Amino acid sequence: MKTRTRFAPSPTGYMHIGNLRTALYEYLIAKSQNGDFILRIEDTDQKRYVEGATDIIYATLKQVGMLWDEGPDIGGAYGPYVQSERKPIYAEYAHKLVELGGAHYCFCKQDEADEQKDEENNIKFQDPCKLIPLDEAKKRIAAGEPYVIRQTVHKKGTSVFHDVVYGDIEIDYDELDEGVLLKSDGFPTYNFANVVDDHLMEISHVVRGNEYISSTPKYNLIYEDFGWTPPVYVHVPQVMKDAQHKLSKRNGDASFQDLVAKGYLPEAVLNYIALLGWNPGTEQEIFSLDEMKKIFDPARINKSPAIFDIVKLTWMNGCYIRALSPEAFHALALPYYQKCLTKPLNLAFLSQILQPRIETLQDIVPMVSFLENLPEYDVSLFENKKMKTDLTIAQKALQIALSTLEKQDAWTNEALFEALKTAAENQAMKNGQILYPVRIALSGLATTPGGATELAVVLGKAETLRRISEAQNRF
RNA sequence: GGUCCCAUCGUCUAAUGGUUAGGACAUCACCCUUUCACGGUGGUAAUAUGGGUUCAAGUCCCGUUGGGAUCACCA
Repeated sequence: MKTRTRFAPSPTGYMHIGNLRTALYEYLIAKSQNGDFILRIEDTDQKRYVEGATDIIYATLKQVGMLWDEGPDIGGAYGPYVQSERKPIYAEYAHKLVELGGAHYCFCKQDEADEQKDEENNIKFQDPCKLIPLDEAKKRIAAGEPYVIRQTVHKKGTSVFHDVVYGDIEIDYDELDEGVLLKSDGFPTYNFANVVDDHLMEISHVVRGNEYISSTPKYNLIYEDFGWTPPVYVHVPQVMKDAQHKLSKRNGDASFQDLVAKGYLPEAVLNYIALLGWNPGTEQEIFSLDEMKKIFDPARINKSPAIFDIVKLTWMNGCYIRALSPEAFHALALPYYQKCLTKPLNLAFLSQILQPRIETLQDIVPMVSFLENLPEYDVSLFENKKMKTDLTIAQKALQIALSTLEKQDAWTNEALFEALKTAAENQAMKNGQILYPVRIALSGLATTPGGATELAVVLGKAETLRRISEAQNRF
């Protein structure tokens, strides 16, 4: 049987990190076995539908390169791929399940189940409608009475199923809730739509959060009552914000698009979350999506929840930035330059010195804004023990640097460094005694991206000379 | 509360029942160096706990503790 997995988000807003990781594992299971990855939109809850949410789903998957083989936008042999468009299918199967004895019609008011629970101290809901004979129920329905279709748990004993991650899990049938399968508005619940769709779409592996473990026996019972074969189950642990709380938008936790907006590269985010709960069994940590396809093994997914560590993601993002070609990095950096730089600068060279120094693209702006406007600074900055400079030496250094650089034509880092080094030697000074004051003069900052001559290259000759003479006036 | 699940450095994790319990991030020190980075070297740091089984337990079993999930006409 062909491996087919599905990513089945409900369009309720942004794409959160745990969701994206589930999608990734689904994608990898399919693609590591030359299978198909299907996108299905689960919009059976009209109340929670958020406009534009499906577009975010499409955009995110495309951004990380996880292209689907079948889906609402591209179609496929098992469509439609939006659950609201499949409404008649669920009704048909739900009524069929009643005939098969796996479900029953229920006329209870919506809050009756809750009341019963509160009064009887949280015991399982006992649906009185189970006792209504089928033909009587059909008469009431024909008379227009509102109803839902509820699952009938007709088995006793222990249900056992196998999960790729968690192994064999046993749950007593008595624990199972007789949940609603078809709502009074005619839409199915997740519990039902999922089973019907996964079967009809021939999904071979169901990947989802481990919060579904306890209801899996209910789904298996539906498969059984229909005479269908259940899929392979891969329940994955939660992605946590800390030891107690899972990652969620309500707490303001980062979504995929938030991270991208914060200057993280989509590939880096994907790589990081792949390792959050999975490891390849080697010590390799940096993987492209294609590499992951080759080695992914769902049996190596962990059982315990993983805490999302932005610090490690930031490190990994730095690795991805450094691995970029200079051209690619420059293209990504350009929009950030445009936010804060207007003067004519050697931006290509700026990118060169910035690339190994930043971990997220957002680091760029605070690092380079001194190029636009020289910050206010105190002359005491020129004193530096390690560089063996004080105010007197700095004044001398700036004078030497100025006269040296005025004569300089070739404005490259190598040429400038050579020229200033030679000047230092001629004066029997240490390199740092010249270069440190020049760097301060050019930046007004104690730490800068790049050394004195590198900054000079970025600033250009005119601005470099201007800033050095301006520094001289400060003494 | 019932049921189910989980438990190795601060974090992500590795370890056919036999390893000085390994790696990565973070952290600290040092090296490199025109500051800061990058890069390099080294250090600190973990098997929650109590019992078993075994010649041998992070690994198997039971209890305890801690955490999570679930018990919707949400998914």
